[in-house]
Amino acid sequence: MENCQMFFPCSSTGKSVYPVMTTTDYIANSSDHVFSHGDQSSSSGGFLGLKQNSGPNTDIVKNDSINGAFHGSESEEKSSKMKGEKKIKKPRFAFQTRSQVDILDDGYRWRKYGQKAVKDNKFPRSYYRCTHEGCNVKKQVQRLTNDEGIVVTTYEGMHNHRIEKPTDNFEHILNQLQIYTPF
DNA sequence: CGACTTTGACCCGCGC
DNA sequence: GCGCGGGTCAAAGTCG
Repeated sequence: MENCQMFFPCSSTGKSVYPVMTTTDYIANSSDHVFSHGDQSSSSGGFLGLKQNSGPNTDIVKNDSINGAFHGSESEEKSSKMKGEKKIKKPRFAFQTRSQVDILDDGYRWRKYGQKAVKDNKFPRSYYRCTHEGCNVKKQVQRLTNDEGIVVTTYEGMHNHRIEKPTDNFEHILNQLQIYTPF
């Protein structure tokens, strides 16, 4: 796979990359925050619908599962060698995009470190880690079975560095994401 | 040659 | 305890 670098902003390539809201519950089961968009407004540029003045269709869903209500597969610092240490749970943020490609170029550099088949999903889930030194951010990318046009991206952790390859509006989006994080 | 992907193995938590 | 599923590791392969 090449370094596809054109998915953001949405309009440049004719690919429809914009958020949709479909199976929010699906995400809610596995993540803490869900960012999605209420409607497929055909316009471009508003990636998650996270425009500054969020209109009525702009839903930034913030799950209440934060702070202790993590279920099942919540993220934890299980660096496999931290025996006695406390598990640190990082908040995760999931959002859906309608895209023909799986890898959204958000401006950071990611290294794929795993791929797993997921139960009840014909598409595999891919695991990526930020390659920036000292940055532990991970993300998972998965395509929905019932709508293969939708890619669910789950971010885990926050970057401790600047975006490396700024795209038009993703940095702004990230800034907004930080607003909704507890730290 | 460095950066990255692929992929099977391994580990761990959870439900039964 | 066992099996399953999710997440990670790491060696090998690929690519520019």
